[in-house]
Amino acid sequence: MKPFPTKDVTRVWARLVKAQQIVLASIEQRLKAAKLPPLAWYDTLLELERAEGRGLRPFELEREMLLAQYNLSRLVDRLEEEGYVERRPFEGDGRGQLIAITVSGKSMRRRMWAVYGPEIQCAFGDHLTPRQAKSLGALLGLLIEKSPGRRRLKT
Amino acid sequence: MKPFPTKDVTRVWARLVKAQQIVLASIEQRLKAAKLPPLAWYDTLLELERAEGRGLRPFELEREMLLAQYNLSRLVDRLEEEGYVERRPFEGDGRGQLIAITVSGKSMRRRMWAVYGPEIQCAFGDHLTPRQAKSLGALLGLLIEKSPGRRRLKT
DNA sequence: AAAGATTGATGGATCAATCTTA
DNA sequence: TAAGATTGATCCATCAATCTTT
Repeated sequence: MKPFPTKDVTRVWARLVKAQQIVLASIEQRLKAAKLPPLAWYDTLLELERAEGRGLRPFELEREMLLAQYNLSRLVDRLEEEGYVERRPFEGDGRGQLIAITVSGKSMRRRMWAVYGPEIQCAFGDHLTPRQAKSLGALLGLLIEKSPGRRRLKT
Repeated sequence: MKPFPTKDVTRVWARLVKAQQIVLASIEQRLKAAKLPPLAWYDTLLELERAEGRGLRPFELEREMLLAQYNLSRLVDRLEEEGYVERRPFEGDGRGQLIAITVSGKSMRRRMWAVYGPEIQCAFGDHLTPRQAKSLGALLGLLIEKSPGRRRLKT
């Protein structure tokens, strides 16, 4: 049995896509205008900075960020070429590695935040009261929590 | 002056991205598994079907869908190659054209909906009560309406 | 010159296959 | 054989330049 959504539910889904698109596009535009890397680099650097000390395994990063393995592999290539991250062998499992953020990577993340942060406020935060933001967060939380435990994106 | 967002606002923004990503990924997965085209094809075909009779100018489609011009041009190429849409000259302005959906295009849109619809319900609708859906729709509406009138994505 | 639309070149995303170690 | 990760080939997205008509 495959139940179809009501028109209302469909409309709300369409709005979710559109709202995200509008805000995301304005953020990417600002980053580009400031000659900074795309948002995916920020997300990666942030995850790595939060894991400071340890660094992260590629597959951990992959799951956290909902990226396919091959996709992440090449993203890390680019970040490494620019000197923002380092790959280190992982002691204890010869298959694995640890990705760690460099000093230069932390600096770039901060420079990106100087553009990203204000644009979140301008394109997103400014349109919601604190109450509305809280309410939106709770509703989105329902969609995220209930999602059937992060499956891998690749077979 | 560039005010930074509160941690709460930032967290809600992150959730918006993640919730959309999760649902979108599961939809694209289902379409692929059913050997159907990607969601962008559905969106395009739907817009064209809604405009039935007239057809749409590429720039109208572009604005409606928040796509860059060159991007749309090649998307239409692919749709035309598969016989799902037709390009016609636009009488009255030699620069323009009209894109119209074909019978085969309508049929494909229906086939896609048979997969897309149930997955919207399953990955999205099922996690919200009607009240919650309504509330979410209203909040997202705030973000969309207030967005500074759809700018072009290309210079 | 500006609007509507396309194209060549390039970079990123994706699929399938591969390599290494467990 | 499976897990962790990479690679080659291909497709799509993007930038900049172009073409045509207004």
